[in-house]
Amino acid sequence: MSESAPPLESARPLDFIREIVTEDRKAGRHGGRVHTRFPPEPNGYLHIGHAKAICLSFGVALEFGGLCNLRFDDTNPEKEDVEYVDSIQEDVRWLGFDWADRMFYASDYFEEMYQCAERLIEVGLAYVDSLSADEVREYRGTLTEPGRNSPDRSRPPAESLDLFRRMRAGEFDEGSYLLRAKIDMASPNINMRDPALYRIRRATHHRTGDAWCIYPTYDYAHPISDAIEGITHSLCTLEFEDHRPLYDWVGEHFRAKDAGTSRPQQIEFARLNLNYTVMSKRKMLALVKLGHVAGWDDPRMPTLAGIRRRGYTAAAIRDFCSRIGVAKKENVIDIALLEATVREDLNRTAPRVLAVLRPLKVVIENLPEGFARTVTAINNPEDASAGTREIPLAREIYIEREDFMEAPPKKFFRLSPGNEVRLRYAFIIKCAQVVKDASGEIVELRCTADLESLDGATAARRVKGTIHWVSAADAVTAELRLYDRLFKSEDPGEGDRDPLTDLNPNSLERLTTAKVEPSLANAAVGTRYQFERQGYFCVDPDSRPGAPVFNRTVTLKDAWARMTTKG
RNA sequence: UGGGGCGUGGCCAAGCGGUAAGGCGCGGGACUUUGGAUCCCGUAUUCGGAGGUUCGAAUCCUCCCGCCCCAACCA
Repeated sequence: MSESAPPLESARPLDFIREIVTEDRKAGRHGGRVHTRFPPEPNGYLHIGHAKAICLSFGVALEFGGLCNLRFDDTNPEKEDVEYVDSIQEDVRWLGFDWADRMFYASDYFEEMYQCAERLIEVGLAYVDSLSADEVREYRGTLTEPGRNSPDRSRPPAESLDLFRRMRAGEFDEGSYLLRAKIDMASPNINMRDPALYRIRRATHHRTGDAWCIYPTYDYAHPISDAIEGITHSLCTLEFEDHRPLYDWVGEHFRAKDAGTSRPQQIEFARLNLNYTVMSKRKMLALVKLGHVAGWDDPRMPTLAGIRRRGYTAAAIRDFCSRIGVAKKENVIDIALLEATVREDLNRTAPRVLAVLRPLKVVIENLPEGFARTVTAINNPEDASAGTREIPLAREIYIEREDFMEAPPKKFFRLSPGNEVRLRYAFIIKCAQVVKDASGEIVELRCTADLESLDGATAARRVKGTIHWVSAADAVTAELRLYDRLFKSEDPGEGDRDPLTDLNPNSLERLTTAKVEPSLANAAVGTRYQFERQGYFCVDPDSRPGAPVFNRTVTLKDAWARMTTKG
């Protein structure tokens, strides 16, 4: 070979963030280091949207041999709680990322932030303002009109310093004083019109307790936290673009003494939106509080806890995040892409199993009473190492009600009177008689088997359809929870519309008489299976030995719809 | 009407002056003891619009149009 192989990296184009990082390293910025962070506020559960941010920040660090910190942005004690910091750690870990010993809190830096604030006051870059919240808003001006200076803007540093220390000491009521940066009340960027740095909050912080009664704002705390941790690339969502000048302002003044030190740069990307999904904390909370879902981990919720319980795998979520890409364009990803990604992963990894959702009894008349044997089933045709298993076959079995039609359309290849079908891994059977009850409902089918057809590989003839079944006497009764989309509309709760008006009343169907292979009686919670021809299912925590409960993770691709449209 | 962003097929997304990658979706076919999976084939004469520069433009310039974000002592 005369030519060298192209670098592996060239296989997939870099997104704009990885491009920036690549250039930064080439230019030797930050001494070649790459250090990111994932900085959630512990005020709720993480959802699939956060997964994008997590995969990005951790992913970039991993790919460039760097590090990624987990940092709780806990600057607003009123909204935060340890319940959330616990769930966030669990979810990030579940997604497959490791922050090693680098878990921090913005509150770790409260003292350092405070000291920096005093310095800013001393050099005349911050002042204590006594305007009320309403007055501050009035003085700020509007989008088109410049703001006016607060009367307190000219307060001497010594006086501001005294006031600020007394704010910390707890001498004042909430809202009575505010520490503001002295930047430019006429700036076209409203965020630069003397933004708030510290406010008084008499709330118990989930971590620092009552040690503080003044708390830094996001705009002040974030750049300092990044600087302290040596972050090189601070990734956040688009709505913070306007804050970048302020991020830089705080960062520069925080590190004023060591000018020349490489500073973190904020890079913004578009957040993830999914159709048929609601991802606002307020709206998700309403679903939980009003009882439309069972909790934050309800399998219909877009929370990581919810989709995990539903059966989505971390690998699939990561793959999904890399497939959707990263850009600055507002986007609404089709939920079908998420589902396709989950199917792809599960198809590779989930063991196959026979299960009947809506049982219809079938008696194979030409088998002797008490007939019992096993047949060999393949655990996963995608993975030979998964091996095989033996499943019991008997004279009486259950098949899917949907797999029988008394008056079938032309292209119905399943069972119908006089028609033949293969039982997966077993005989070809023919329906000889339909047994109905007094109301005319079909209660049983009498069939005959072609006794020569047990081994499909050597059978003399083939038949168009193959259906799944389970031995009536051996089957285990399971509860199946079939989940459908929580919302009927593509953009639930769009604008100021109440998302609850878009709820799909049929988003959960409970089947309590489903019949599954006996091997599933004691399946471990969290295990995923493909119920052949029916979809992927995951064992729910409600499961008990002998009485398994399954959540349908995702259906198989349109199998049923195709039958009906073609038929 | 101030500022900051963004506009490539139904949904994402590459492309960075040389004649529109890829994925999902969709349509068709092959194969098959899951109508699943797998495998083929098809799916933008065109890149928000109009001008201009150039041998050549999605890529450069000008103007226009549309969408998103910002007026919390939230993040």
